[in-house]
Amino acid sequence: MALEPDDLLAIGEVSHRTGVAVSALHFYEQLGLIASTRTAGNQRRYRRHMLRRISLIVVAKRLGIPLSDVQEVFTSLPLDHSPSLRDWRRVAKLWHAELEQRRTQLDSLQRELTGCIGCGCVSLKACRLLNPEDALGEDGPGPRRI
Amino acid sequence: MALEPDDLLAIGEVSHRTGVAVSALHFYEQLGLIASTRTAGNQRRYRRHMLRRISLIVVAKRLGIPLSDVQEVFTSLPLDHSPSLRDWRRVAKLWHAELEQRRTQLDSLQRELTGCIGCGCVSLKACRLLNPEDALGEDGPGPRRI
DNA sequence: CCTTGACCTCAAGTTCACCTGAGGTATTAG
DNA sequence: CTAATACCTCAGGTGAACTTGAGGTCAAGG
Repeated sequence: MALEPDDLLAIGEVSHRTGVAVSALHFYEQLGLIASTRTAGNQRRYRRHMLRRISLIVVAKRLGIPLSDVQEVFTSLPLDHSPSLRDWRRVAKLWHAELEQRRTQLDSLQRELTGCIGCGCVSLKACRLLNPEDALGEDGPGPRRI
Repeated sequence: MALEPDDLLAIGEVSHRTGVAVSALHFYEQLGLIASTRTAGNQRRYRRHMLRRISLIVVAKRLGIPLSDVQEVFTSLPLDHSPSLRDWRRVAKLWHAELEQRRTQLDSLQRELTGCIGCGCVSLKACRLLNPEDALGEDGPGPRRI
């Protein structure tokens, strides 16, 4: 079957392995998130390390991280060859804060829902729930006080 | 300043406190995510417990949970009066699984990035990183093997 | 009373993250 | 060689989540 030079994957193969649609892969390539070489007949061939990149994109998306952020982080990764340990370390560092923030927000939300419910206060008017703005730790658009 | 009946907030006030734009509040109302009473002059007035609802919407969004999911969960909450302990408990239950899933994915991503980097394997070809599809635990579109 | 800023509705526009379809080329099993 | 897939490009469409703008109303200070 595969008369391919070695470990180069066709786009359909990549799609099956990652669960990402072919059209999405085209799209990610347009954005520069992934890259491929071409056969003589202009078909894309992917190196195996792209699978990892794509999986990261998928998970990031699931966590509500926009592709533009992924793109930013990926600029420090080489497109042409498998990233080195040093490369990944850099990515890890860049995302650590972001991921920690997500985790904190997850915790807030869960504490809001379960923690406080378990804390015994009968009325939700008690507790610190009266001022959700500081309880939930806004950070994005952020509430401005005037 | 506030000659308001009591604890009713104007939309601008709500916008400031939650950091959510007025236009977005209109939009959320259209979707039925939030509700307001009107003054004689047709202006919206919000009860204080809406702030909590709105904050939940904000955090959920941040975590990549679509508004349709929020909507679904909110159907069990009363729009006209402050939700009871029982109401919140129901919401908490509904979201628990979802939030746990998010947490798991966060963990996967972080392990992928930092855990394995710290594990001492020099080449990323070693380790289980060779097959990112099972390492990252796909669950949505999911990779199908043929 | 009058002005200013906050508010209203409704329609249309925007951004993101893709998907769909048309029309054509590549690759490979038989 | 041929037929069945798989792949290509490019244009336009889709759905979610809003934002913007036009054209007007409401509320409160001076």
